[in-house]
Amino acid sequence: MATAPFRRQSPIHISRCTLAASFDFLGDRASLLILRSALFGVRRYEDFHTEIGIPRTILADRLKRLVASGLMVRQDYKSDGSRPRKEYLLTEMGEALRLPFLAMRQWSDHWVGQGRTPPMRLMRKSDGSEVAVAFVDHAGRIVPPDDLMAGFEDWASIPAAES
Amino acid sequence: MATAPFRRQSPIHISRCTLAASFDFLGDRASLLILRSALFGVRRYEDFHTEIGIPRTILADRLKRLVASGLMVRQDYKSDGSRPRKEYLLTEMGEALRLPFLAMRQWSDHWVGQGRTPPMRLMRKSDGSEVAVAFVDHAGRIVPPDDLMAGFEDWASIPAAES
DNA sequence: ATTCTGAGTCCAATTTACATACTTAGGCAT
DNA sequence: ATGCCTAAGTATGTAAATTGGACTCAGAAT
Repeated sequence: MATAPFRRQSPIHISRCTLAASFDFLGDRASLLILRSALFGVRRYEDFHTEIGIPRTILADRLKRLVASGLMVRQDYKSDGSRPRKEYLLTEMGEALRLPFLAMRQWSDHWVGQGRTPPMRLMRKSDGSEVAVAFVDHAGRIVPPDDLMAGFEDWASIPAAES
Repeated sequence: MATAPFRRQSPIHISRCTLAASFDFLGDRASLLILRSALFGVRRYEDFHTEIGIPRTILADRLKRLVASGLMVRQDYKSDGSRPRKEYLLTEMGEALRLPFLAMRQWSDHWVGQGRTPPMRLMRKSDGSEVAVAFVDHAGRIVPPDDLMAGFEDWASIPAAES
C-alpha cells in the first residue's frame, strides 16, 4: 500500500465515505484554523479573531457551523469585573481531532517546514521521550507503510484496475 | 494534554506554523477530495471529475495548484488505441499524506459514521492483523493521549493562561 | 474526411468572502 | 442613574470565487 494501484474509481463511493462527508464541515481554511487554535486552548471569539485574522462574519458563521456539527459547544464564562460572555470549547468529538491534526502537523513540519527545526515537539509526560504519530498493529507494534493493506466491505464491487 | 489549558493565543504564531501554512493549499473541499481519490489510486482528470462531481473549472484549477505545491505531478500516459493524455500522480510528498488522511478517516469513521461498520479496514499485509493510527514513543510503544505533552522551542514567549 | 473521446477552457449567473462600520449587553466609575 | 468600556456579535456594499453548461482542441480510429 505504499502506492495505490491505478483505479478508475475509489473503492468507497463518495456518497458513503465518512471522510468525504467530514470535509463538508471542516474542509475550509477558516474552520481548520479555528480548530487548530482551539486544540491549543484558545476559546474566545475575540482571541480567535485576533489570532487567525479572518473576517468577523466568517468567524461567526464558522463557529456556528462547528457547534452545529458537534465539534464545539458554546457556553458562558465569567471573568471577574465583567459581564458573562460566551466561549467555545471542543467537545469530545472535537478533541478527538487532536490525533489527525498532529498527524497533519508531523507531515507539514516535514514537508512544508523543510530544513527548519519544528517549533513543537510531542513528548511523553512520564519520561519526556519523543512521540510520533504512526501506524500500529493490534499488538501495539509499529507497522511500516509498505506492510499496509486495505480491505473493503464490498470489494467485489470494486472495478478492476486497468492501464 | 488530553485537553489543552485555556490560552489567549496559540503557542505557535500562525505566521510561523507549517500546519496553518499547509491549509493554504489543502484547506478546501475540492483539494481534499482530489487527494482522497488520488490516495485510492485515481489518476485521470475525467475520473476525478466523474467521481467527485465538482465543476471542471475548479478541478482544473485545483490540479494545477496541487502540482504547483509539489503534491502531484502531471505526466503523459498512453492507453492503446488512443492518443497520449495526461494523468496526475502523487509525489512522495503527496503520498506521505496517507498517514494524516488515514488518521482523519479513523476519526470520521468513528464520529461521523457513528454505529455503521467502517467500509474500509487497515491491515498488515504479513499477518492480516488490524492496523490503526496512534501515538507511539521512540521505543515503539503506544502512548495514551493523556500521557502526551507538547514542548515548544520558545516556550518563554507563550503568554500564561488566565481565566 | 469525419467521428469520437479525454482533457481541458470560456462565460454569465449566483454564491461566498471580505473590510469596515455599527449594535448590543452588562459591569463599573463618576 | 448616566455614561463609558469591552467582548461578541450583526449589517452592508464591494470584490472574488464557484457553478453548470457550452464550447474547444488534439489525435487515433473508422
